[in-house]
Amino acid sequence: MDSILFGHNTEEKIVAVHQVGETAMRVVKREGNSTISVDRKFYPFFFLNSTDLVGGFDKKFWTVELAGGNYYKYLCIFRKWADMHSALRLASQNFDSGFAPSRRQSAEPSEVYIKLDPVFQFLMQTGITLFKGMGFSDLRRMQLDIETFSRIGFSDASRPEDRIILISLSDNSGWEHIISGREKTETEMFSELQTIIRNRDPDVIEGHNILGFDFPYIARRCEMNRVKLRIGRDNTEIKVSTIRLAYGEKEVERMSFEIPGRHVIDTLLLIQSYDATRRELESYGLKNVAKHFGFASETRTYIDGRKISETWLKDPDLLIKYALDDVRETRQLADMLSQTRFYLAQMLPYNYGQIPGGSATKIESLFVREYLRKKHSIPRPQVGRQTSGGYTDVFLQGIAGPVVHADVESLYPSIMISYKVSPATDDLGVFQKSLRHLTKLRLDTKKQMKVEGDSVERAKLDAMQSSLKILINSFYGYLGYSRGIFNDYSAADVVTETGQKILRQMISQITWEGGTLVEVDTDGLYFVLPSAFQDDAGSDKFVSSISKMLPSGINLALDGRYPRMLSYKKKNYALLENDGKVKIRGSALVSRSMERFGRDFIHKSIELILHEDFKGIHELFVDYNRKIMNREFSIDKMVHTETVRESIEEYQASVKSAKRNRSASFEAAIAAGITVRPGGRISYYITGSDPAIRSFSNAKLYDENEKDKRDYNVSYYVRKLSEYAERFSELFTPEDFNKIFAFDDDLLFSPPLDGVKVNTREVTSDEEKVEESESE
DNA sequence: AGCTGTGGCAGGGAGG
DNA sequence: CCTCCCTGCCAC
Repeated sequence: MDSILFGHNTEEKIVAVHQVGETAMRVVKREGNSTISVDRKFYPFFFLNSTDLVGGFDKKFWTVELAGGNYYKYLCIFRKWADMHSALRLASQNFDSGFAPSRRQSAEPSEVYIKLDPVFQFLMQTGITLFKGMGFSDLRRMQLDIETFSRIGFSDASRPEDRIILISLSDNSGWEHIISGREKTETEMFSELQTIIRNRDPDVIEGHNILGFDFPYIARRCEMNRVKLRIGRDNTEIKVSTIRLAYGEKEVERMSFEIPGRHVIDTLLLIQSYDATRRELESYGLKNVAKHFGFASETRTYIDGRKISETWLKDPDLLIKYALDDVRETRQLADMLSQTRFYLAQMLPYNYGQIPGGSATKIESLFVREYLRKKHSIPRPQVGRQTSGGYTDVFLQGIAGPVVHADVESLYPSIMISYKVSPATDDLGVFQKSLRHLTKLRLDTKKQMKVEGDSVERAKLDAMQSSLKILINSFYGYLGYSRGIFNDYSAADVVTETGQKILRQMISQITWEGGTLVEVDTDGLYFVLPSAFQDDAGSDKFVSSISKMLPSGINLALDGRYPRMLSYKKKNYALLENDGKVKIRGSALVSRSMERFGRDFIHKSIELILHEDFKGIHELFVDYNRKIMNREFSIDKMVHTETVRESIEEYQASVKSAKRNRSASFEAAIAAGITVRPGGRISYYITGSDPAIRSFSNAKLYDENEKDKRDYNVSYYVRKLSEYAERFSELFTPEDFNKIFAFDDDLLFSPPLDGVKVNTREVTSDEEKVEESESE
């Protein structure tokens, strides 16, 4: 019984919650009875029922109902019986007689919060009691099959001409259907939708932005037509509700959807999390994604989003074809991206459609489930901050090669296992136990994958091992997570500091053996091998000799060999691969926010530098200058895209209070009169002809650009090009740099570039800087 | 309602 | 000019 629950085990989950509930009821009923014995088996749990105890200070408050009632907003878990009794006593003193629920409105919200919640007051005063609040939804989540939330984001559903409903439904056999509303009333269309879903009885309903578009749309139209959509598995109605959320001081409305018995998968969310680490995609629109992954059909129908209603009236068959293509692409996207999630659903106490986005939340659910199962109290999060991170350094700037890349396999998880790092509050040792278990499971799965002959089975195993990887990699971050129940900042520091020590040890070892370091970052090193080890066999031998010096459980592995490397700055470099491809890393060299012309320029320049084609760079620079001046670049090459974190109102407030400066992106959005959501992307370019223009006063939204009008500010972009060229100034002597990046239109009079070379030089590493300052 | 971490580069506005 | 500060993006 000491093992941790892994694997899908619905029964166990429900039992755990029910037992907790019964215990709580028993405790509450016996309050005042002094004969209750301390029994670890019946660990004291305490429920109270109230609304908006947290995060709703600007709203009405109701007193809590202590006895009776069948549902509970918060679950408090006490460490000692005595603590709970104190809380109950305190509660009874402050409550109306008989614990009868009564309404009280707040005057001073934060005070009322304390006043009206004696239990929380007790917890805060004593600081001894450890607690974790669990929302009502947490309890329900463990018992209900499905619960779906969504962001609101669709305002057009009230237009009378919108009569099209498109939905993609799929189950394990793969299935597509389009509902067409031609010659039908909208009520009839909903009835058809209902029949289809009932007949097909899908486990899963998939859609691209289905939570942001399709469901809000359907909900709105159903409401307008007074139609009830009974698509739950037990023919219950789809439950749509509006939730008011408190974001700091503002109130935001969101829609929530619940289809009992079914899982809803939004492929937009899948692709967002897929791209969060990879950053390959320009946009998350279905069409762009399908093209990117190469499953967009050549005969695919494309229709401008704004012309959907119009097309439906004029050429409904065309629209149906378009919709069917949408469905097919969604299906493929879901197939590709949902596997990992599917296996996570078998490990975590969440349903398939309900897996949280954040990785810390995922592993915490494992911990909490195990503590609940063992009926053990749960700690309060630590207050504080992690103070250290990974060690990064650069030793050589310029060109080096051939270069090898070696990295420590799973550095932080390995450290946590080898050095037995775990949160101080983890009484049950769940952290170490789950980390070890998951790591072993992953290694076993990978082993199994290698010998598996069947490709479908292999893909399944791959999805499983990558699900496990997600969990394993979250353990370290969780330690430093401010809201993690089991967080432990000093444990996080131990992990990073040990990592630094190991990296420094490898650096001095490699240097000692005659290697030349180029760049290191956290768990990996780029270096030139000593001349005796330059071949394939030699590099393996060298890396494993370094690995042998490391503490047990920490392994260095050869990750790649590159003919050449361009080292720019920390976390910024480029690699020439054996097949001639160039890999570029770092925000100074690749960034999605850069104008496309700038990105292209840097990319091409790096390629040419790696091949030491300086004449080529010069020609490139002259060519780009000319193209900007002659407006040969189309407007999409000059567009700068930014993701904004604030709304326009927040931005304007910050500017007013001088907390931040004006920014071109917001000013462009304001000028165009569009609304911006936090997380939204703004694309703009600079117009006008003033060379000294402040960009925020002449920014124009890309969407406001009339077809192909190249009204960009030439002098601004010429300057911008020079700034990009400036990136390379540290790689050459000033004389050479000026020769290469001279703007002479006539190539015949180009300066002679024969003697030019990359000025590769040693950089004073942070390590040496420390030594210098110590010797002073 | 849900939220993993630190380190590093660059641009741009404001103000000295 | 320079520095400071804020924001955004990226590496690991």
